[in-house]
Amino acid sequence: MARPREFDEDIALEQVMDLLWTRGYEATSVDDLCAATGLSRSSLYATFGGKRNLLLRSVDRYVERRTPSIAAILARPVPVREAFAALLAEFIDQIVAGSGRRGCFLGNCAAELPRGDRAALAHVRQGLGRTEAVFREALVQAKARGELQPKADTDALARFLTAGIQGLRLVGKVNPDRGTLEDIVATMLRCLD
Amino acid sequence: MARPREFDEDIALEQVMDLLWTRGYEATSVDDLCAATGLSRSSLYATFGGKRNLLLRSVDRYVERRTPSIAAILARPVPVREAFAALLAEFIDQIVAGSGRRGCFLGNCAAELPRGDRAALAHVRQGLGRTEAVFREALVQAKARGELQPKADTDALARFLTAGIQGLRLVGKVNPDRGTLEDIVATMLRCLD
DNA sequence: GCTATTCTGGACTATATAGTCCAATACTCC
DNA sequence: GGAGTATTGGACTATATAGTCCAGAATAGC
Repeated sequence: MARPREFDEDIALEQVMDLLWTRGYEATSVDDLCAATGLSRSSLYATFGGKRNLLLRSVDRYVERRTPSIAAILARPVPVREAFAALLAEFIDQIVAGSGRRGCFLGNCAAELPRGDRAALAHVRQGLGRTEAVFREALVQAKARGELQPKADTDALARFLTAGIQGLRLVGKVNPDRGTLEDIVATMLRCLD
Repeated sequence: MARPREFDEDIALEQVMDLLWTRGYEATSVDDLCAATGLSRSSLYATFGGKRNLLLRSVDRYVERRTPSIAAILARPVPVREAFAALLAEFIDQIVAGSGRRGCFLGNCAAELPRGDRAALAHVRQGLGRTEAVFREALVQAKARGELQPKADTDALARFLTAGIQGLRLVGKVNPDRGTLEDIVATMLRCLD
């Protein structure tokens, strides 16, 4: 042990994630990241090892933060359709209010990452997979409770909802109109009937 | 009149669009665009007026190219559900084959553009609106033919399908697995029943 | 062929960028 | 308090970038 860090690695990563989320990877410079975290270049490079590594870690961090908060909403003791309706309504609220106008970080990364960046795409894929798994779990339980049709394909539903939310949030970035988004959500939820 | 251009403006724009689509806006340099088009910087700047303008014009060009090809598929003399199934199947094929792995140019732009770039976002919004209008038109006609339920909300359906396709193509970029994509599409199409 | 006019190659500028490096610093353990 | 060690600030490098500029080239009209 010797001189201790003057910053909290977790907080710094949070700030990095936030900036990459808002501005995008390519449009964010290392100087920007230093400014956002208050770290010097040395500390940033020593701790995280460069811009690209920060992206990968930010993606993972986003997933770790986002998955439980989604799971919490779906764990409410209400019918699964209501639970998803609440989740989607929250997305709409955030988009309309402005805070959700930067889209989903995973979605932004998926769109911006070059096709050849397999490592980064794998992180994003894993993140989407985590969401999908949470959805599936909620759907399986709901099916066991008899809330879904017996022939309902919970795998397919989970995948559809995952993609649907990406579409919703993407459209919301460009067209943050409540009526439009509510149309999308209402139609989406009909798959649960 | 004097010295004529040595290149075709339309072809050059096409090549620009292609590169911006594949690589993204921020990751593409003006030198890259010169190389892709074969134009010198002078010609590029004189003709199009800089990188940002090229983006806006590329978005418009993409919409002009894409909308009719979608409309053509939906104009086939088959039930609207089959027509949409064919459209979505084509997207899946392109994704799985690889050519569709770069996503939708509009979607990529929506994701990458900063929230504050209102002009560019407006071009993207208009592009999505064109797709939505084509969808709506096909749905309205189908409804008149009695293919949809009398209470079907064609506006909402068109919006939902527009967003759903964005979600599908985004997910496809990260996870180009036919089974996953077919699950998404199958569930999506149920809104037309 | 001559001239006016537009186009083209590529040099040029000023700035931004990712990443490296080291001396100075601040702390812990003994 | 001394020695060892990890951290920090910030200078530094080499390269890339968006956009400007102009001299020379190529053409149409006469």
